[in-house]
Amino acid sequence: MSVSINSLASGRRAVNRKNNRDAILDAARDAFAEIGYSGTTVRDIIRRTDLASGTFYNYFDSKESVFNALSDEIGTELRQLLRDVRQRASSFDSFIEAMFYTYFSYYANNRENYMLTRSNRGRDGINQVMQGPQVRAGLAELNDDLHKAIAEGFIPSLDVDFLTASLGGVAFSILDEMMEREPLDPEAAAQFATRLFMTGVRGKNG
Amino acid sequence: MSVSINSLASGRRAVNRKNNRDAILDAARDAFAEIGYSGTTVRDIIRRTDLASGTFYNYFDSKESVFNALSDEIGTELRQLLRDVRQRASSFDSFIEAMFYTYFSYYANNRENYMLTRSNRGRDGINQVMQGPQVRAGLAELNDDLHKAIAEGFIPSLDVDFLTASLGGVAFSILDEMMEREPLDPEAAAQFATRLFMTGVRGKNG
Amino acid sequence: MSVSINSLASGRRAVNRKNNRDAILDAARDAFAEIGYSGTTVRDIIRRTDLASGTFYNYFDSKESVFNALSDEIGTELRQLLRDVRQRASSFDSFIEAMFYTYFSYYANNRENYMLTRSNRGRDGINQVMQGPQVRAGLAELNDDLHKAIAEGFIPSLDVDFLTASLGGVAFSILDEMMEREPLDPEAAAQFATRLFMTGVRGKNG
Amino acid sequence: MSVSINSLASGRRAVNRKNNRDAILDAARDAFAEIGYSGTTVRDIIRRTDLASGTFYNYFDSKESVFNALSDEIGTELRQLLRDVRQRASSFDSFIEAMFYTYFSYYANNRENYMLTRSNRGRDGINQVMQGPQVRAGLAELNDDLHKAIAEGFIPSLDVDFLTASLGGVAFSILDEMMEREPLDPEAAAQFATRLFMTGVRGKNG
DNA sequence: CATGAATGAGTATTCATTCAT
DNA sequence: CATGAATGAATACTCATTCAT
Repeated sequence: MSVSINSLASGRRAVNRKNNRDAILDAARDAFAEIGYSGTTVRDIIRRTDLASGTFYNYFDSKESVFNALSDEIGTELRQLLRDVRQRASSFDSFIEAMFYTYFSYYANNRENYMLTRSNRGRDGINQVMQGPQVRAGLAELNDDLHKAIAEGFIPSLDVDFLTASLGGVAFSILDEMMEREPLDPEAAAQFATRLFMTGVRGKNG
Repeated sequence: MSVSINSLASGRRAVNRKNNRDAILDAARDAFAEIGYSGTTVRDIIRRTDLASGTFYNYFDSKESVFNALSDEIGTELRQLLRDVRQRASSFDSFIEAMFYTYFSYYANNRENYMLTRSNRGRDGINQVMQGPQVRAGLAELNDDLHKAIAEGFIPSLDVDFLTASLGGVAFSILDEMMEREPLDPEAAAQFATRLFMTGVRGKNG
Repeated sequence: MSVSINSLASGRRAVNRKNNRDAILDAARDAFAEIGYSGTTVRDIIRRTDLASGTFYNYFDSKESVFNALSDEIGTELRQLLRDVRQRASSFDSFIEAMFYTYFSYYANNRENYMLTRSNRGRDGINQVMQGPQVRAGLAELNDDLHKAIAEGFIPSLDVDFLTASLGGVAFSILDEMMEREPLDPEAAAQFATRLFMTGVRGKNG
Repeated sequence: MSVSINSLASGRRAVNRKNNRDAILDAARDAFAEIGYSGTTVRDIIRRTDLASGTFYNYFDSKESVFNALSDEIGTELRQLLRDVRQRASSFDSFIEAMFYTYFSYYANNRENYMLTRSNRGRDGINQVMQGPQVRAGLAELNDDLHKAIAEGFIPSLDVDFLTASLGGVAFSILDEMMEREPLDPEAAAQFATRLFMTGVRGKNG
């Protein structure tokens, strides 16, 4: 029976389908977003594909490794987007706002990835968001940017590590709040975050 | 065998003046902090006590219920501390600073609880920090305070839900950064957080 | 707290209440009838009394032993009732009918005991109904009666063990059917059983 | 280690030409017959096979589901046998006798199934014998037959539900008695049961 | 005798992973 | 490479029973 199903599917596969690795990644994204990391079983993932459970291990070593691959994928995408922003920014203010906007927009347009991130933020013993080579690298770049901003006099000489952390913290917390609202308004969220970050609660334009 | 163990144990128990429930809570705090929620088994908890596995279930219904009891304990302590702060605050600025300071100090002095919180922040599908009746209530009180602060003209009329989220986000992220430093300096962290929150990166005293 | 409850209860107990053994038996009857033997836990039983779990073991050795005590109680009651019937019977026909009637009436008037018997008829490895010293003795008496009936020419010389078994089998199966009907009519059931047993399906008065 | 075990096992399996499902069913039949339903653990079952514990769950959902499968198997076999009897019967008397004979013979030739049925007759809250879709259906067919027998004037107009119950009751009780005798004599048992059922204890041929 | 907290052996079930086909 | 049945270690939780008070 499963043979016939596979036969049918493989027709489509030949032309249309992503390769098995991508199919597994997609299925895993769904599963993790829906059930959370520890609730998800490899069977949950494989059930969302046409594949057999053994095939999973032809592409990934373990449940953890798919998860890391997904995190990396998201991290890489976001990092690239933020890198583009950085190159285009004409002022520090617009750089910050563009960064927030990019970040919020990304998740607004990829709710699946938001769920994945959120459901698993800080899964056991790990601050997920702060983790993963790509995210780590992205934060390092941000850290550099802030150092440069200080060197170039755009902002006062603050504790850069605290500052980096704060930027991340504000981004996460406002993202969560934004994602609960209807309709999603990444622009408003970015404006709020930017204003708060730049001028604080007493900021002129408050 | 069980006799000798019990004799020894009851001796120690008598000395420690700890009842079993507390022993289990302490063991669970250790285990969760070290291994994380989902990695921790009931056996891991009970192994850190003198008790038998069945005894666990005389005090708690499940692994989840111990975890919730711990979360509640921390939430209640923090909430009470913050409530005291609130009552003593003479200005909005000092209120915010005292709140950050209290929060950072609490975890600086209870690293175990920090590990517990951090290791399990946002365990599957749940933003743990934002959760639990006590924490929820604490955040609601903060939300009220911010509403009042606006009503009384201390701060401009901002989106209070975004603001509450931001306060939490800044607190978490700076807490994480602070806890990695040596020596722990909750005062410096509180000053940074307060300044950022009040005046932003361009704040006068930056 | 439990002390005060017990204090209140012990007042009633002194004058009014059955002793603890009876209280446990009653509770067990309820529990077994409702949940069945293997589903019932000692806690289920003890929860239906004012007593503590340890007290159970002052009166019974195990769950099984309470069950046996209950079975024995029912067996003894039934055996005594049937013995009375036997003494009063004026003819074989009336003896059989009176026996069926007594048996059906007993359970009609003690549905709890019926449930107990039925829920546990033949529990693991044991044909419960055929078991227990009292029941065994009762069946032995019946066996004797049938032997005598043959010796005295009331009935033909049949295989008495088969006959005893059949009497029991008809009694059980008609009891089950009767207990499902509304209203309970032990007399009709006894008439049916007697006629079938005496004259078969082709019996004159069918 | 598991390798060598597997090698040995697959050899034997190959020889036996039994698939795992059947191996589990056989093991379960043994275990239930020997230890009874509630006494039997899944481990008891799996220990009687070459399989690993997890394999059990590839074929059955639970202990209950194997038990039901076995009951169904027996019920189906018996029902088919009785259906054949019914078709061949030339008179009501011979129909009844053939039915009893078939029933007694079946268990005489399948003592394992008898033990299974007997050990679990009426397990908790359930009159096992009267239960299970196949048995239920078989009894319904019997009920129909008795209705027809009345309609066609073979037997008087008796309470058919009582009659069905009685037939079952007599069959069970005589089966139990027969199975304790040596040698097994299903024919004698069937003759006795038939005579009793047809003409009662006072029957001509008694 | 009464208590009820403590005990810990015991059970069903899950699931990541392997491997013969 | 794909398959999916087999594996068996691991875990949460139950419950009859004990025993110090």
